[in-house]
Amino acid sequence: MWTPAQQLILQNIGKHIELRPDEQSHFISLLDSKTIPRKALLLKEHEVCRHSAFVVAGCLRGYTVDANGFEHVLQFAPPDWWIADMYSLLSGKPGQLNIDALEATEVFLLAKTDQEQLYRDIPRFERFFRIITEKSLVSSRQRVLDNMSLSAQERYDQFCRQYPTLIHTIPQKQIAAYIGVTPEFLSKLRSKRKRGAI
Amino acid sequence: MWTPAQQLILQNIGKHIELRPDEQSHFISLLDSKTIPRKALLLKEHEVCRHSAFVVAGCLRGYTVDANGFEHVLQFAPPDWWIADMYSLLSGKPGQLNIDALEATEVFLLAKTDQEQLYRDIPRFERFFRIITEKSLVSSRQRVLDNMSLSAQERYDQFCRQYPTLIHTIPQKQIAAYIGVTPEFLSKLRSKRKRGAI
DNA sequence: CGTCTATTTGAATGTACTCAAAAGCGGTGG
DNA sequence: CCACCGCTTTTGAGTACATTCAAATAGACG
Repeated sequence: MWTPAQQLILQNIGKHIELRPDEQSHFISLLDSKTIPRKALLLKEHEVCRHSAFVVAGCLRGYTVDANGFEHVLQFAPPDWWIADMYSLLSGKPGQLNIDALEATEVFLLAKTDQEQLYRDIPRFERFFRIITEKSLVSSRQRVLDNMSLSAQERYDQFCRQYPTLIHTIPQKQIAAYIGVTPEFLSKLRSKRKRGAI
Repeated sequence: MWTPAQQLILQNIGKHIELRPDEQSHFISLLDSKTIPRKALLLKEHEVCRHSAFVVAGCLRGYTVDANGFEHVLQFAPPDWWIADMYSLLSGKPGQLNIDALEATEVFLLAKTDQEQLYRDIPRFERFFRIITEKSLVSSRQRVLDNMSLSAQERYDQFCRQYPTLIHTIPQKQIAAYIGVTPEFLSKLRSKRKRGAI
């Protein structure tokens, strides 16, 4: 009946709400499947974000580029995660987020208009997106606190604990741009830590 | 019919959903009005948060205390704002957030259990809280980016622009604990800026 | 296999912190 | 209503964490 990719997203939804088979079919019919090659952009800054993306395989990265040309990573999206430029998606205005693929990545896209229609047709989806937004908010606020209260070393340790699988798949440079240090300094942190352990 | 405080919260809800008079009455009946004296705690760390609070007058502050005893402010809640320890409220586990009053503050409390019942009775409330959670997420993520890409001076300027009214009402020490610098350093930033302007 | 990018290492620099002390301000009680 | 006390803010000198710039090495992709 369903492909493995479709099973993955239905299970993701199923964590918070129950859908009847016909509702599942309807939801699946709204999705647009897409493959993003390594390093290709799914969303570019100053564009209007019109879809939510669900990652089936691969890994996406949401980041901004500051006035000095430095990249700052807001979010990594490995399989089973949702990603979008929430500001742009909600406001309908151009955003500052870039979303690209760290490796070849397969996603489902859900158009904003379809998402809004879904809220009206199946109000449980309103509940679903409320819940995952709440969870995102909790982790975003925790990140604000961590950035203020922890040293670079502690933020790196925290990242390793929080995303043990990502450490080996994404480039260190990207981890540095997530925890908020230069790649050079992260390298020094790691070598210091290693010498301490020996 | 309604007190000014009740009008304020109904208008706050009315920004995103429409309620019939009987629904308004029902909602109002769920609220618990409370006055928090200056410096008193509404929520203490390691407690379980069981309410969302809506500020009618005064100003609340949500903050944590780190391993070295330093306070970090996650949120200020002036009138017309909602505040809670989202992590604790959602998980039912003890949280790390303290919420206290910067001045004598009047709030409405909405119990978690009533909020959940409200979702079932009036699904539009699910929409309401989805929308304000989305907005909170957008601003929390923006704050993560600002903390990574802006200098202390720029974060202070940003704060002044974003909360022009708060600057004159909240102690500088608290603003420092919000933008992530020591009170001494914020004082130096301000004096530097002033000299530059002369 | 070659090129391009990521990572490592080192020295010099800068931004923000620590500690200390004085000055200013506000809230509370007499 | 004033005066005092405590907390906030200011100022300065010394320090530390993290950055910048530069160059060498390692690694990955086509």
